[in-house]
Amino acid sequence: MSVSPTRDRRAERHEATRAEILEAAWELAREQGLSGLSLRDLGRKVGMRAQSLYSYFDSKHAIYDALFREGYERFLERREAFETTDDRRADFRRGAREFMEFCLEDPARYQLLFQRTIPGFEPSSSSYALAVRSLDVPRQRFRDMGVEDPAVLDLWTALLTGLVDQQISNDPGGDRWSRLLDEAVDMFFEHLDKEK
Amino acid sequence: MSVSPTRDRRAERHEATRAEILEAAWELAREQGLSGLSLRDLGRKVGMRAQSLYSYFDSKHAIYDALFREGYERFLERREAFETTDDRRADFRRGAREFMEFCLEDPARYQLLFQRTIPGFEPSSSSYALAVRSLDVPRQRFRDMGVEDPAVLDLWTALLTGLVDQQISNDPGGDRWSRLLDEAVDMFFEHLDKEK
DNA sequence: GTCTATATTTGGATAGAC
DNA sequence: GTCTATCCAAATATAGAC
Repeated sequence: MSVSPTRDRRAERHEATRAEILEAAWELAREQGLSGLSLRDLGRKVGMRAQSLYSYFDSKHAIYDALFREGYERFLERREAFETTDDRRADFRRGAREFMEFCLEDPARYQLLFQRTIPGFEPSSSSYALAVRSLDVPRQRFRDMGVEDPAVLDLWTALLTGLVDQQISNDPGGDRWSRLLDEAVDMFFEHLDKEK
Repeated sequence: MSVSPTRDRRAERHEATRAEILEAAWELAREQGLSGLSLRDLGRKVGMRAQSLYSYFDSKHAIYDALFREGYERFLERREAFETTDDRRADFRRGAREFMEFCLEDPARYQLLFQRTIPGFEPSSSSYALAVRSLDVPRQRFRDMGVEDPAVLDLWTALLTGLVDQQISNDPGGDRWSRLLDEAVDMFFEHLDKEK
């Protein structure tokens, strides 16, 4: 009788190739834009025909969804690795800087995760759940400061994404808007202090 | 001998059809996204074959450029119709509201004019000049208030587009972010006062 | 699991008749 | 100025051999 091994080498290889495909997809998205991604190019990049990709993903849509999920997983990892201190104000400032760096280091990823401008793509509900979770951390931190009003969090996200957006749209690779971050954070907290 | 008429009815008709095509293009862009625009659909919408559109525009690119120009013309018209008062602060508040309304009343137009996310499209230099001009008005108004630092204008645009962006991306058709505008403007000017 | 072959669709663009 | 006919390219996706 045959003995089934504890490791499934075939499944491991499959998973590794899948990851390789996704990594190549990120590279292509960075090079020629998220919507410029094509299965032909992607296949060529990993050394196979476009058709062979269907052994790993059901459709192009499924690839976008996997990228979306992976992007949020990386985002959450980084957010959860964030170490808080006693100085909550300083934590917010540092958190904002890290958020901005995360966005600017890969504009294609920013577009996929935060802008939803890719035509016809909707993340699956399980992937979308990650996106929802990603706001739990700042929401909790505002609570820790005694701020319960959800509008404060909304204003905060608008301020940060506004800077990121202008930076990407109007000065890609530069720092015309990103260098305004500290001032923007000051402005925000001055306002918050005044409200209380 | 033939007498040349002062009106060129053929040219007028040509111009009218051109305008009709652009209007149809805006509608399609609103319906299925800016990048979803196709010459086939556009032709069908105005009652002709896609190929016939080439009598009016050299390429699809030229259509995008005409839309870009038209969008900024409408934007500038509205900005120039803006009536100022003695209360500059109130003028900024009203101007911000009008800007936001302009953006939200047509997200596809917002994407074309302010986000540059349409793959491979660059406006012609003459069209782009309109975009540059559009910042002259707020720049001058800040000067009128004694503010010369260009970073102030950049922070201002980031604040407004951040609200617009979040509104369009995460609550289309709603007011979750647009209703925060007055508070955001207050926050901005509180900060400006403190700087001086 | 990857390939060849192929289907199917869709898109932008040109040539030439009328 | 609009049409028919056509081209060409690119894209997603399926079937079946190996």
